[in-house]
Amino acid sequence: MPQLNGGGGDDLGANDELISFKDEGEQEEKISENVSAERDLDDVKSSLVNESENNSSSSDSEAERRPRTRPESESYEKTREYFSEALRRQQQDGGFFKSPHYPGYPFLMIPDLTNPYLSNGSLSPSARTYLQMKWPLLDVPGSAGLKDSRSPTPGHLSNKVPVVQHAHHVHPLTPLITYSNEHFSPGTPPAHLSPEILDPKTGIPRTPHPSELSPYYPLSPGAVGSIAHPLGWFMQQQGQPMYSIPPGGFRHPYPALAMNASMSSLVSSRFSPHMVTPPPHGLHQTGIPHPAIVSPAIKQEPNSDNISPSMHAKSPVPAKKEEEKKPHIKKPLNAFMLYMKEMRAKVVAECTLKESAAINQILGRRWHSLSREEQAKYYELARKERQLHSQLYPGWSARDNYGKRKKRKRENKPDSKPEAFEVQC
DNA sequence: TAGCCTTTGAAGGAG
DNA sequence: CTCCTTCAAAGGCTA
Repeated sequence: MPQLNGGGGDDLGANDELISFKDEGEQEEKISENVSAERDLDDVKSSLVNESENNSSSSDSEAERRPRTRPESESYEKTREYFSEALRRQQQDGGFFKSPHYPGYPFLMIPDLTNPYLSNGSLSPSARTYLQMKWPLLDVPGSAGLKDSRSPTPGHLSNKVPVVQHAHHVHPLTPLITYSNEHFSPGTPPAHLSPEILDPKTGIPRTPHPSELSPYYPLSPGAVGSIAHPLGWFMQQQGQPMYSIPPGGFRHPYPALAMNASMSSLVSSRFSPHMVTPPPHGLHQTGIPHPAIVSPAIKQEPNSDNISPSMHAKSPVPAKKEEEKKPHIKKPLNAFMLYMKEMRAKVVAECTLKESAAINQILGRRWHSLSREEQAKYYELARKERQLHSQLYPGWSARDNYGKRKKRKRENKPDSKPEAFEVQC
């Protein structure tokens, strides 16, 4: 198992983790991949749990199960090269995320964006895609290469299944986007946006980055009906509030964003006046809702009752009540979880499997079949996730969420689990 | 309707 | 330091 060098030093630790991961057995898997993959496939077909899938998915899945031979790999490499070039240029200007236009939140990870995993020191395309999706404010250069600035329409963002995509716009890791399309669902592409943006620092007009013209943050009042769209990604992940706003806004211990000057400026200048509407449920105006905050109460009682007193006044609140009002801050996703989110839809489409348990088995295998570099992308993303999370919620501990779920009764796995039962696709 | 299943990884506590 | 436990996502299934 890959072990990170402790959560604290989240810099280059993942490198070791990858190495150790591969050194501890995956190497073999890599070497004999072709052989094992095919053997695997045979197993797969013979032991499919859901028989209804057999007819529909075998050929597709075969191609899918060979990451390095899949058809998209070519375009992937091309895209990468293209990105690399764009990235090199931008790096010379001071790094990807040094964009002065979006100070704050997304750039908490700036210093680490020289990805130790990637040979060219740049964020991988998928990473950029992810960041673009997750942090639309990011000036992610990758999207410059990826997106056609002439047609900013995120057509590929508007469908769960990547069917309606412009072929030449298809990112190799499009599923990441399409899978999380709901963030941007209400979006109308801001094709009418001003083609020129003034650099707030230099005042020099410059060509807007496609990501800045992104549909996620239309600056024109006519382009968006409500705040839901521009902040949609904050609020939703995969059509559900992966990172939703707590009923009373941010709770006390995690005002990091609001306290962050750059963040405030981001909100006030970048989003106002159209973008920042009065908080519907007492959300602090300066509070950037991070997706990790989840409150079940928001659905139940969306009125003022849920407004945490701690959000408005510094008046002491009974510990119990404070506890109740505490929004649930989720753990940051690890590399595999990120991979799952991206690939699940694809696997589901290929296998027509529905059960997540089965899907996850497949995903687990595919995860192991990924190349080191491919995994590195996700480790890097996860690392940034954690970094961002820790910045957003400095006092948060994974322990905080302990006990939120009910007991997990399963103590020991039934060791007699036969291989044949493994779900395959 | 709450919890299980299933995967990997991160984190924290215990020894 | 190692081991163990819990949780993160997801959605069908089950009691």
